[in-house]
Amino acid sequence: MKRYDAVTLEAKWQTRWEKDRLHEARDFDPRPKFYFLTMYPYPSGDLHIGHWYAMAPSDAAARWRRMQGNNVLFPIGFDAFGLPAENAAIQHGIHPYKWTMDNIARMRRQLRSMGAMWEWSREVVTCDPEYYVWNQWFFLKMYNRGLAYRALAPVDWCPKDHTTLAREQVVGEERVCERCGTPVIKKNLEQWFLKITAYADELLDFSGIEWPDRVRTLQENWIGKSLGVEFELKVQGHPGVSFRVFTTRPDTVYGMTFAVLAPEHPLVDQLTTPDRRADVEAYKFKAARQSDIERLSTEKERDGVPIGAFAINPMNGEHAPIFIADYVLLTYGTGAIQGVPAHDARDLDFARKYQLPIPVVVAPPGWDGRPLAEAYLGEGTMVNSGPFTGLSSREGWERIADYMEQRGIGQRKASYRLHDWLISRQRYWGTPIPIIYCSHCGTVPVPESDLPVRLPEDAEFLPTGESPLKLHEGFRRTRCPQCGGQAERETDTMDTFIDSSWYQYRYVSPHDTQRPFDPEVGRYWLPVDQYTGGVEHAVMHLLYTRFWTKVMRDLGMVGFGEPMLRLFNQGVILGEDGEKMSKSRGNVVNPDAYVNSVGADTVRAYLMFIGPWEGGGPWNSRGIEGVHRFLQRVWNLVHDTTETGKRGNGETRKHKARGPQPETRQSNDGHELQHWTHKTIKKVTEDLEGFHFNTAIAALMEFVNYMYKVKDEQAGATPWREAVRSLVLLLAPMTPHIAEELWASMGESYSVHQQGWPSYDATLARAELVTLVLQVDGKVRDRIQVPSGLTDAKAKEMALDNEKVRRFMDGRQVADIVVVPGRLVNVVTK
RNA sequence: GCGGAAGUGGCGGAACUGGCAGACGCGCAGGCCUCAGGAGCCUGUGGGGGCAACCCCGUGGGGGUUCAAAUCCCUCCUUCCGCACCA
Repeated sequence: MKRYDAVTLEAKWQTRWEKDRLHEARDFDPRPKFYFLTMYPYPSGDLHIGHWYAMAPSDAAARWRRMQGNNVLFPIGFDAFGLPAENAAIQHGIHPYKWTMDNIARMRRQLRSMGAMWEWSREVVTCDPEYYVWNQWFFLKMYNRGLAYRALAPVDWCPKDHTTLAREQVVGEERVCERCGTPVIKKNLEQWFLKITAYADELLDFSGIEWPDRVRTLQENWIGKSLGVEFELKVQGHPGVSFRVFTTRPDTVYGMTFAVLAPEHPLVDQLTTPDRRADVEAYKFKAARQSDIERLSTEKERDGVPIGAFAINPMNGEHAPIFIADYVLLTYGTGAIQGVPAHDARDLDFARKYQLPIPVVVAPPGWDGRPLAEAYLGEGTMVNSGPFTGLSSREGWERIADYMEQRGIGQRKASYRLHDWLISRQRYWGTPIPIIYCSHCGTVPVPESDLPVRLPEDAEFLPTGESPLKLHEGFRRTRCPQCGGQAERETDTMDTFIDSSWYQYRYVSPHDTQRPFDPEVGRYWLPVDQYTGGVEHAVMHLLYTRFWTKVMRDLGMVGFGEPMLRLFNQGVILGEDGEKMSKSRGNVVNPDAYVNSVGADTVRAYLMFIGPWEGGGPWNSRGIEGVHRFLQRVWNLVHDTTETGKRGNGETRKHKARGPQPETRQSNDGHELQHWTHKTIKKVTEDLEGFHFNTAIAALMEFVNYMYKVKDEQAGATPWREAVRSLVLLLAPMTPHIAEELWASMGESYSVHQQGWPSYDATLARAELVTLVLQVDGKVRDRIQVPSGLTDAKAKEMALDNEKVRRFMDGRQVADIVVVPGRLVNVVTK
């Protein structure tokens, strides 16, 4: 028998498939289209086992779709802009372009070894001007619609990477840079933003897409919508001066005993009285310094200082002292709040510290009129609230909101935690922002006809942290497109999440030079039917790409508002020690080593077998041997029974003496084998549909174990041939190379991957004999084999006749008999 | 603190809509084959009791619903993830 030499046969078939362009997706093909997309990799230089874990099951699912009769688009590309390339330039003097392209070349080879059905002719590389020109084009479209704007704002700055970051890229309690883990600091800078907040409400709507609840929840929390009322507080002794506060509790407005402005609030200077000036300045200085240092201070005591002015409660005209305090953030709501200590824990802390009154205005059920021990946040009956006294707080909320709206005091309003997307990066290796600053004309967009604004190739990469573009005179100095005078280019580049916000559209027609993609071809392929990738992108990439698609819809470029109909998040593969893989821990698994020993098919199948795909889990080098053993068994089984004259010798016949298992007893006519074939097809089909690769492979293992048991009596017969054919077809999506080789060795016509997915006969998939569980009072007492179509009456009869059932009934009367057809009979006694 | 997910053998995990707990694989044990094996094949493998047929217990803890609970409800514990002064 031929040896299973995975390494050789995998290389052979990969070459053949590529030569035959087997994986080409054809635009406008009449078969139903299926756009299957897996997140493109960053070209770090080495294909990690984590890439395999994300991509190999995706490939299996895409291949399965194709066998199901779909015209499948399964593209790949590289997320090629980003900091590591620039850092390599600074440290080793290699140009980012060269570093990136060398890595891509290396990763292409590694990716090919996976045997995936990617269509390389559609490859997209985002650092190619052919690609990033469209980033600039989109930017201009957004600029024209007011969706891209420049503003001075306190922004997050990573001191190690020397660049600003989007809020989404600052993570954890320590507020560290998502890329390098350095704590970020705040800086006031003029930066470019994209107005994602304009779509906040739409982004909360997930109807029409099947995304995991997990991602949905993360996005909802991130957007952080809360409904409330924004109303005006006039300032005593300052006619015409007022500020607005946002509250989700207008029902508590009668309990306001102070008001707080954020220390950076623009009215602070104007309202501060001379006697308070020194304290206020000192506090502002302290607050500014503190926000510049780490903000670990959740436990920190709440403090503030009065500014000497008083706000007038619009409901009852009472005067409330105005404070500044750093627990109020300028970046949320209006940067000012009403202080209602009885009904807000933070306000209560503050009021206690400064001995402010704490009147109760919403009485908890059964309240005895005494001061509350802690802030009461729940609903109750309104008290001390003028004409609203006596209403339920729920009702009072609405009535006070109505009152404020009628009198022009305030309006109902939604507030969001979501901020606009800061896209400026003070780095070289990204898309130049196509803007020119002219001393006469101001901010001028680069005309579309002048695109792309290319990155200069001769930039210098110095370890100073200064952006190379800023120091590049040839790039920076330019002419104003409007007046022709001397002008300067914007030297910041775009966040690389811009690239990934629309790459799925570029794959549709990756070489179109006239537009981001061909709308005709787009109408055929779009949107993405299935997207797969890690959950770490939940509030970054996955939120941005939804936003981008809605903008594209509003630009008339696509006829839908959601980029990906279904999303699946795979888990994370861990090191053998159960820890996250890292070089420093020394637990990194190198896929290439396994590919070169046991083959890509084994690595693929093992990663799918390890557990549910969404779960991830530790790598186990013994576990992979088990899967390799399985493929070896498949190989031997197919060869042993297809190579003529090799079966039925005395050696294999020996097993027969032991006697078949009960379920296989009557398998001589091949019926039982047929049943196994069909039930396995059913199981694998259903499992692949839901990405349950682990149980699909387990079912195939059971099938093979069964086939080994019966092969001496079955091999050569028609049901056997069907079983072997089905087995190979069912394996094809997951282990494409061995399936192709076995398919060829069976004399079937090339290619196994162009065959239809086997269908099953529901009747055959159902067993002829089923195990009926017999219970007495809910305890299993016996199991009997019965024909599958048994009537309930007959089942009852058989149960009552059963010797063990009778024994355990112990002479008691039958109270009830529960029958679950084909499964169990439970005899309940009195 | 708020929000989410999850707790099943020595390990990874399986179990449709409440109906045989532990499929499949790893590991372990015994056997066969072999000059040899860390290769291959076969058998066994949740815990406890029994010579055995068999019996009892068992899905994080406690309680409940039900003829029947890993699955549904209540409660507590643990772990992981996200957000965190968001007014």
